[in-house]
Amino acid sequence: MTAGESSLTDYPRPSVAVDVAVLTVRRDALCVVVVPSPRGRALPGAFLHPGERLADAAHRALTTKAGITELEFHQIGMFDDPNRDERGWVLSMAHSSVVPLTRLGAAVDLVELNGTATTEPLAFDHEAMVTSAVEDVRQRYGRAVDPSLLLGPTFTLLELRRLYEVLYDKPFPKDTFRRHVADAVVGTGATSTTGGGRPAELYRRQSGAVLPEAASAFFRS
Amino acid sequence: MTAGESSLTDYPRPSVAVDVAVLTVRRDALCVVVVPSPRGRALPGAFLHPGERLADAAHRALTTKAGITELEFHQIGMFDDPNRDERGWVLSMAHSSVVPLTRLGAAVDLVELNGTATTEPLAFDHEAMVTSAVEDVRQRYGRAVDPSLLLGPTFTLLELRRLYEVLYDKPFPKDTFRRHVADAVVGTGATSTTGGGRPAELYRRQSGAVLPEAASAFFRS
DNA sequence: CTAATAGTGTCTCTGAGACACTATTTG
DNA sequence: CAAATAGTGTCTCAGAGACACTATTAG
Repeated sequence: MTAGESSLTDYPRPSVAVDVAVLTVRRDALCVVVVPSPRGRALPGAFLHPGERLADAAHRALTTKAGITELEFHQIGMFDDPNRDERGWVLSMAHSSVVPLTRLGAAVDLVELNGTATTEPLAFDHEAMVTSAVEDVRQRYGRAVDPSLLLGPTFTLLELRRLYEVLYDKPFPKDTFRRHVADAVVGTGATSTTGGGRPAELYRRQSGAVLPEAASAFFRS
Repeated sequence: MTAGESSLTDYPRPSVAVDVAVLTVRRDALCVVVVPSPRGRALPGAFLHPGERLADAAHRALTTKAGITELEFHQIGMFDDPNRDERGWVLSMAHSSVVPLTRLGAAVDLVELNGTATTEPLAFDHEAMVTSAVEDVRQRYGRAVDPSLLLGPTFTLLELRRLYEVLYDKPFPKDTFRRHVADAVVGTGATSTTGGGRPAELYRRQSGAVLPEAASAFFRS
């Protein structure tokens, strides 16, 4: 870029940070991980270190701030309002991540969501980041069956449907839901013992399976 | 973010740049605007100035490098390989934009695309940016009828279909195409004089119209 | 008239969505 | 047995896609 422009040292440079909206499901409610900050609860974040990639900084933020390791995230967008941080000029790349509750330490603090919004204010522009993160997760879950492994390696279709109902904040009829995801999962012979009623078969994700376009439209109805 | 971490001045900061893939259509071929650079042809770009927003820097890059004004762009993603620019540590936010050929000065240099790839190499990681830009444009054109106004305020359905065939790099049957976009355009009474055959009616975009999910799937077939 | 292009009636087939039925467990 | 949940046969209706027909111009 910028061929022939001023050299790299001519201008003050911004600090570049990463923030990660880690989403999870607790008691049938979508939640986001928050950490304490001087300005109130905030998403875990970190400044980009020299030579570091954004993904590595995001990883570092999660490890040091929330004790979360080995998880995937996606770029949501750069938040670049020059006044978004009173401490100075700080750009922040927002990331989204999804992780099962069991992978989070018991000490992690969660804020519940209502649809795509948080139920309480967050610091900086982090509420907007969370909203974008939920949209991103919905898109990803519309293309594949639970790609972030919120459920374990195997699951019943009821568990899968309940998960999608939480993520999309709306109910789905069981038979239509089943037929939309049927080609992207494969039944193990095993069954789940739920207690009441006929045991449900356990399914696993079909590797490489992509949900049809219609499934994504169905989830959004 | 980053509450309680080191202060803002502890670390060296990266330079932050913007690059813009300006797409247009010339003689039924999708093209991207390039400018000369020491490393070969590159996308127009600029370094982010203090207090500036990324969108403003992108705007400035287009004005000063390519003489293009008043156009919209979208964030594609941050390219953050520490070694992507030999001059130093430079992050770049890639943007996509679409503009009719008539809005570009005659002096602007274009490189044709073949599908989502350039037909010749570009500097830095700009080829990847172009590919992402085309994907982004396809998504946006799948949600609305020519939202970037590549065609004028009115157009025939043949012109519209030809445009979509260029963008998606595939032919569309005329009747099915028509029915997919029919609810998102509205006929003016006027007709276009093409020369041969029955004159085609001129349509305009229906304000606020959104293409159905099925249309997007159809374009991708 | 023919040639050329625009636009549409209509058929078929797929598949989404809904209803209700069957299947398999516990108590 | 009844109750509860899992899974499916099947009907209906909407609509995508294709074919062919009609419509409107030029020459």
